[in-house]
Amino acid sequence: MTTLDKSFEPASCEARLYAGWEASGAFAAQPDRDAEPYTIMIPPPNVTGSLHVGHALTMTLQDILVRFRRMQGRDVLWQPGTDHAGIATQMVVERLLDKEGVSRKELGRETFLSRVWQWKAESGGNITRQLRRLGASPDWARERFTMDEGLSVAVREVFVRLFEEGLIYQDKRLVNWDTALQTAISDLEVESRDVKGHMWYIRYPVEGDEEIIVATTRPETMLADTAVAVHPENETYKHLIGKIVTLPLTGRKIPVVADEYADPEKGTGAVKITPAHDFNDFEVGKRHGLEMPSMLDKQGRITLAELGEMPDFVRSLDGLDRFAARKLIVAELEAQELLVEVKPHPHMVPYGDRSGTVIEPFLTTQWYCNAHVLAQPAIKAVEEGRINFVPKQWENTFFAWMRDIQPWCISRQLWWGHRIPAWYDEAGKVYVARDEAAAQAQAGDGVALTQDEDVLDTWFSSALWPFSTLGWPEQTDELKTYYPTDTLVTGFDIIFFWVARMMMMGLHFMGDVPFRTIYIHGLVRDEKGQKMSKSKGNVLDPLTLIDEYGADALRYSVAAAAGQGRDVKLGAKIVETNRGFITKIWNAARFLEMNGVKPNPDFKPENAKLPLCRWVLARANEAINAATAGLDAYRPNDYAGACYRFAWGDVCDWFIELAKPGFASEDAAEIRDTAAYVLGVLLRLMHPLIPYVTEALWDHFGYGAACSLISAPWPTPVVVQDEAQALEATNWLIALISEIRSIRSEMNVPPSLKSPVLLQDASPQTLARAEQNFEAISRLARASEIGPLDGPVPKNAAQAVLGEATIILPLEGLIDLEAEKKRLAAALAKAESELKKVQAKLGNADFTSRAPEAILEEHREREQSFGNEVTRLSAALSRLA
RNA sequence: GGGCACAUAGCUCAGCGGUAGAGCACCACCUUGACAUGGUGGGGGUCACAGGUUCAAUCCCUGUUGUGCCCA
Repeated sequence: MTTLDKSFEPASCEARLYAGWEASGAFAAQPDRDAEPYTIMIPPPNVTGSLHVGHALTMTLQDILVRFRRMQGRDVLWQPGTDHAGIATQMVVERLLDKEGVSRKELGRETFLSRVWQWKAESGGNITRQLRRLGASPDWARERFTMDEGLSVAVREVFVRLFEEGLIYQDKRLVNWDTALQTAISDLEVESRDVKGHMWYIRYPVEGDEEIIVATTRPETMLADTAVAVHPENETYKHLIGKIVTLPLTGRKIPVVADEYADPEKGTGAVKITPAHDFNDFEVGKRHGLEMPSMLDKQGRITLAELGEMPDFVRSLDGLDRFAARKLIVAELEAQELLVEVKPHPHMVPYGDRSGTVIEPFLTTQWYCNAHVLAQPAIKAVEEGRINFVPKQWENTFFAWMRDIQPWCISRQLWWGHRIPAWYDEAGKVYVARDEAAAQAQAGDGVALTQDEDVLDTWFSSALWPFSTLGWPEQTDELKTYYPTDTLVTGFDIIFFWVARMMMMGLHFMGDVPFRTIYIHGLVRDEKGQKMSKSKGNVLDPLTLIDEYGADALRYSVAAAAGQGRDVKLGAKIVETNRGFITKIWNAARFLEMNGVKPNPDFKPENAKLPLCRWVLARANEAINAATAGLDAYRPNDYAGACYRFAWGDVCDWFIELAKPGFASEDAAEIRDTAAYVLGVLLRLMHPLIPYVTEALWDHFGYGAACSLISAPWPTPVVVQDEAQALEATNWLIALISEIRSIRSEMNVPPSLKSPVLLQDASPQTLARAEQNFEAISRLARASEIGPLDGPVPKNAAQAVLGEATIILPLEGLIDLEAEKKRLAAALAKAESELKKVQAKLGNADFTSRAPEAILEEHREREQSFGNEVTRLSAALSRLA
């Protein structure tokens, strides 16, 4: 065994260890093995994406879970893959084409798609390559892409079946139309932004020489107004209901209708109705049987096609952009003295989350999925606890959305994606089938068919991910073994986009939930808690952090900060600090190695005799329990904390320090064996969290074959002889050393000066412990000797109380008498105040009669121990007077 | 406007009926045989505010204020 380097160099070993794990087959699921499966489906990242800190968080948490379960002996499938991101990918490739000076349309559909596949082959693997840098351990051999042939079969199968069941249908209604991308998008892809807009008040003349003033934020849509609505109870306008308005600019005759949608409190209480350009107006239009002409085309330009005969002014607007048209229309209204006033009016305007342009409500025929029907079993599954959200409060968000779910518009006017398996004959009749031949069979020989031009929403295929990746609609062994999956790990931002839809599709087609637990984690923010964004310039690149500090430091940082329901604040400083922990472990191992520690397969922890060894084994038991409980409860911060406290607090600060003299004593063998055993526990315990450094040390010490820690068994608590007594003995020793250090530090006694430690009124057991541990006490508490106080208390000694005994440090001449008096007085005051509090409670009859016996007992003990402390501190203080 | 979180040491957070904690930062001391990427010690909190329940409230309940997120 070569000695360990002075420090851990992540860059020099991460790639090697990762390759070793992969080559060992540790990542691979083994459906043939007779082991309980544990499955996580990776939320497929966007194929155009590159690894950002959000991925680093979610993938680290998933990797921790799968490595943990793998070590517990489960047959782990962590299913990797990417989704085809219809809009995003098409945009990326179109931008490339732009540079070549060709457009998608010039290229044609087939050629364009081949260019997308070419792009995917060259650049689509970015994010999965980057995931490896993080140490993620999915089953790469099973990697899937939502546009793979198998997954595409699943998409067509689902579409056809839902169509046959009437759960997919075509409908003409308003959609959110992106005029830049020229496609429909779903409600979820629209973000409302606060905009400082205006409210225009426009005079509409009513028959009989009256007028009605309407208020609108979108004056240009008046070209397609087909009514004016007022509230039926609105006294101001009641008499106008049923009268005819001459719509300005167009001359169209439109009715005044009574509808409760017209809020008397808003604007003037009269509202223009444009059914083809507003979701609320559309409903009003349906209620009153109004015509629904459009006045905008797919690009958001004025079109006269559906408006009929129009005067010259309106004709002059043909083809003009909607915002330019607005200006001209307002100017014209003003010129005609029809504009009453303009008021600033902050309101919400819908924007496309991909294109960033204003979304138009647009009347078109699209394919819809009846989400309402599919949602019911999903709601029930959560209500009945067959699916659990962690943290639980996300259920509320889920229920609120699911109970009011709208029809899901699933068609997109794009080329990149799953083309809708629907064909039309010349009369426009639709045939939905698994392939063209089947459609032809339905239509009959010789009927000319053309396939629907549109593709499906990317989330439609993502919704099938938990079973399409396992081979569905084939009834594969994988499907039987791994469905339902165990845990879904994701951020709350895609509960509706993806999580809910997987539940709907999984329950409908598999008859069972797609996963049992949904672990929702927070968002990664910068050190100040600000959302990361390119415009703010506060984006952290996880790959840079890995290069600089190592993957382990990054993983530890995000996991330790991932409290339940909490956002993760991350900065380079934090990762740098946490790298110190990785280094600490490395150095502790290095020290043990220098002292001849190596794994001894014959060592039986239950035979350990030394109190220190039994103590550290007992602490290891506690750490194992705490770490395992943290992981079981999806509390990565608790898990990381348990590892940190055990590694740094117990092993480094105390076990190694107290063991130092032992390496040269007759107890050396047991100490070395215990140290090796405990290091082995520590490495296994921390492996899911910080896989690289632990594997490097595991291999170096020879706990197993190279790259075998990933497959090593998860540690379990061991039997420790007389565990309680072992804990007590070493805890006393630690307390003694801490007390002495505290006195010396506060009295400014230089460490170079050793002092005797005298114990007044110490029990024989205490004295024995003190003598047995003299070397350690000498090293750690700078004691020149330790023993019972023999004779009177030396003058002007420093003193402290520990249990039944008083610790006396004869430091005459070295201590500042006043400072020591002050210190003792403070300690006494503290003890007295605690004693008073306890006594007050015990003196309260209500307390003693109602509090449980265990609490009473605890209080009595505290009364005694504080009482003892008060007595001893008073005595100590009086000796200084 | 509706809903959900959150408010504990300078900062980040844990605790959640019975003795208020950690890490970082800060101050002081220490190059003691792995680690200065270190060690030791220390200061620092009426647990947002006001009521209520209870023998007992940071913890449970109600309200107020402030912050964040989601939906309209």
